[in-house]
Amino acid sequence: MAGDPTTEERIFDAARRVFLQQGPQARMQDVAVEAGITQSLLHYYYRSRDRLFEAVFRKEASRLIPREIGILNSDLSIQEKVETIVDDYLDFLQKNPHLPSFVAYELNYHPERLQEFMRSVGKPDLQKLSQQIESCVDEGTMMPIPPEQFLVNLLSLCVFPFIARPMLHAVLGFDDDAFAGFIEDRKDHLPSFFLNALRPGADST
Amino acid sequence: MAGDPTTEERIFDAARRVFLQQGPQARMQDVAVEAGITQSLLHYYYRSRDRLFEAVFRKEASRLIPREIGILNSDLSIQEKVETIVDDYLDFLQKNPHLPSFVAYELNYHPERLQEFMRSVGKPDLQKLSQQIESCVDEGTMMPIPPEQFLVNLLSLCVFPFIARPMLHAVLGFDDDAFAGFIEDRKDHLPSFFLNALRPGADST
DNA sequence: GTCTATATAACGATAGAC
DNA sequence: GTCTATCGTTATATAGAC
Repeated sequence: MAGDPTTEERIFDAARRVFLQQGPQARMQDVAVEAGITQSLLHYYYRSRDRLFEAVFRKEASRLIPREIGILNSDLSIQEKVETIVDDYLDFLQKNPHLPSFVAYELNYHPERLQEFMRSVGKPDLQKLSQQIESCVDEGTMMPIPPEQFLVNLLSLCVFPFIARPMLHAVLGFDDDAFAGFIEDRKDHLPSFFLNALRPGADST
Repeated sequence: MAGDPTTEERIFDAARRVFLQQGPQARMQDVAVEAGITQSLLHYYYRSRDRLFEAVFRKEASRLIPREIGILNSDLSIQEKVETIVDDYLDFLQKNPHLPSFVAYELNYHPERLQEFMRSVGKPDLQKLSQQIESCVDEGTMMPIPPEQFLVNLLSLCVFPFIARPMLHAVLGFDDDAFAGFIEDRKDHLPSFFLNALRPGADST
């Protein structure tokens, strides 16, 4: 299967590349050129720019979140979840570096897409996470932490570098290789950093 | 001082509000309405949309980073820096919640602004931070960590929730009050979380 | 300085031939 | 299905009166 892609598929793939690389305000003309066709053919397949964009957004937004929610809702231990999510997510983001900025822009400036976004993502099972944390706390192997803070901390540490990438290039003097190396280091660094943060037995005035 | 603002100031302030709230693609017409004047008067003061936008961007970008760099480069202890930065930054971001998205968008999709952005921000003194970390490690009060990872972790944990805010509303069911409370909790939570992560004496095979 | 009216350009969208 | 040619709308920008 997947022999010659249909024209519709070629358009969709071109649109994905263009919207992700140039940003959500990219023009139909750019998509047409990328797909090697004329602008009017875009309208033949997708009746309007909005429909084409929405198709791309749905697809991409649904790739950003659910994979990690699946891991989070699984039966792995907290430690395994952290290790698995960090490894899997950093890997995924390295292959899709523009995805977070793209989705973040759209959600921030077009809140009407929040509804469809909500449907595209399963919700994390906060109750389960909360219980898991609680039993670790009871065992004395973990500090108490609200599950929301747990989740946001983990996501922040994984995703933020990709959104702030140009800032890191400016402030830390990264080039593309340095950034790749930085993320590679992070795969080792983050799990122990994160799990360490939750270790019991400290006090910080 | 600061009696009646000049027309130019009123335009600039209106532009700030409009660009930050509506996003970088907001129209001149919106700015004109917000400032209570006509569109052509905008051009009288700022020759083009680009100049007006650039003025706003410079101003706003220069507010996002330098304040924390100042703290970072100061003579405070590591612990004091973390506590001060978290408290100051979360406070600042709560008062300017749209700033990170605005700057992130612009830097990601208009790399030509990176140059001017670099000039607007002082660089963090990584060497100093590195030495500070090293001496804590020697004292046995801290785990070793590359200064870049230190910095990015700290920024991620502070800034990311504001960029991902609509996602948090969708995934965690926040409303505005819940989000504000979440950030308020975070002021207590983050410093101990972060400093705990760097405490020595763990291993996380 | 500030307005009204208009020019200019860009982009999305449609019509119609092949 | 795919193209060329063109329309309609919107946004920036300018001209010129007051």
